[in-house]
Amino acid sequence: MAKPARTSPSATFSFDVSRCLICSAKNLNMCGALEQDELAKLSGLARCESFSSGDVLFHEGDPATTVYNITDGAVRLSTMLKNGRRQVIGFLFSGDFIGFSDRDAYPWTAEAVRGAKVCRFTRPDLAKAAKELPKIEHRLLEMASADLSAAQDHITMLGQGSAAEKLSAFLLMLSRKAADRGGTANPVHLPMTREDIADYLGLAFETVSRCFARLEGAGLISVESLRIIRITNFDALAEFSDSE
Amino acid sequence: MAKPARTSPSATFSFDVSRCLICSAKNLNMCGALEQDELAKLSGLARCESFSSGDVLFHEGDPATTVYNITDGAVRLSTMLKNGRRQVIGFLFSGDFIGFSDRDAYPWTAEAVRGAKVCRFTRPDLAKAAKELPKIEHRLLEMASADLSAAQDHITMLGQGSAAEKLSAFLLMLSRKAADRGGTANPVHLPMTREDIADYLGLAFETVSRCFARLEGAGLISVESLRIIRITNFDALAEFSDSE
DNA sequence: CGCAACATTGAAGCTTCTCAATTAAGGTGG
DNA sequence: CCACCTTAATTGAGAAGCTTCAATGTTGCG
Repeated sequence: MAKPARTSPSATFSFDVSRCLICSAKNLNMCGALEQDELAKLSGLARCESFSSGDVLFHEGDPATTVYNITDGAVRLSTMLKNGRRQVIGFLFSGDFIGFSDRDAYPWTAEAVRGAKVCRFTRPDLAKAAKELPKIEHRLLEMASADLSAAQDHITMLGQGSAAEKLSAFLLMLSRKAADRGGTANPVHLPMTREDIADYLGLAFETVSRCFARLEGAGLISVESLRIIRITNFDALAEFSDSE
Repeated sequence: MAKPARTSPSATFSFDVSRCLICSAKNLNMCGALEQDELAKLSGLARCESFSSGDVLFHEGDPATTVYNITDGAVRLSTMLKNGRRQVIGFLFSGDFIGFSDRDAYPWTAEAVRGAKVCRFTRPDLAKAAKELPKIEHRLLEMASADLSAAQDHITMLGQGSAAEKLSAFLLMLSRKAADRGGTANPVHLPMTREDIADYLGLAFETVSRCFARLEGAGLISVESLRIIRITNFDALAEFSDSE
């Protein structure tokens, strides 16, 4: 119990929540969506923490001892490849959950994008809470399921279409995610850099920049500032992105 | 209980296995990896079925009533996009599990690649079995976790490197998966067409063809027949694929 | 044996990447 | 508060790689 749980099948709980998955699910804020009494129990276990731009929550390969729930800001998950290139696996926002796969080490690096606040739980604490509150494990499973859907959407975004189509799909996704967590859907806020977007979409950052210009020229978006994009023609943008 | 379970939180089980995820996990064959007594209970629920090349197990959007475990052959998961292009999400092999996300409809189409045998369960049957056998839900969660890892590997494969690097990574993945399920790692068997591979890697099928030729010319592989590729220099191929 | 689907190969064109220079934004210290 | 410096973003030109279109070759099945 004191020792970090291993992946052996002799775990004491039928479902060890500490083995939860990376979660970027919408509307599943552990600190927000649970009932009052559940929230009370959880908040006793959580420790809040702030990160500023570029700060590392954990590195790829670090022992996966902690589970994070983002309460403000954005976090970038990425892996570095031997050839020096970087693949951004996802962007997580307020309400999203960062856990880990069934491995003992984090499979990617998590860094704050322009500042982030999180509340963190230790694996044993969360496992104990889940034992008392079955709803938690249920929610974690829902999140895992949502993550898988998100990953498959990402695959489709990467595999299909031109650079501009990928970027369109990306903007629409950010817009939808912002709306899902109660924010505003239309002027899309981009906390990440062009290079972050490029590494997410498998493009060069110059290409991302050029595509913003082209989409603006086509009257689909308006680049109001570096980090604020207004979608001026939602339907046309969706039609253009054309994926799914 | 007779009605198909919905995604409401008022489910009768703390964890409804019928809401399991698409599973391409290795070494987690439900019909093979469980204990004898568990296997006995499960086999009573399973109904075996054979599909021949190109047969559709289910279509994208069909109600997700059935869960499949592949016992022989290979299955291709894919989605069609509005622009007519196709994204192959994954290839599943003997021992792999095809379920569904927490949606009521399958999010992709599953088709047999050159023949496949499966054993199928209904969602209610599987939920009932899981109630009696907690190990099953545990295994399903492991599979979901493995699926997420696989999806993230796919993302990296799609986002990074040249066409030849992607193809190298793909060959190494097939080799590893074959070894994982007890097969032979080196002459890699490709049940799928060049076009299937292309749609998996986000390339044109002509590019796949050309890359096979180039990898062969570079002495990394030997194309022994259309569907049998011998890796002649494992280390060099791994070094070249360079991902992760 | 012959047809149909699959695969290879070639050439042209286009998108994206790379390299490079310039401009804009953000943060720090005077 | 402004000047400066650093980082981020834009834009241009050339090169590389991939895709498309087209023709040919191969495999496998009825």
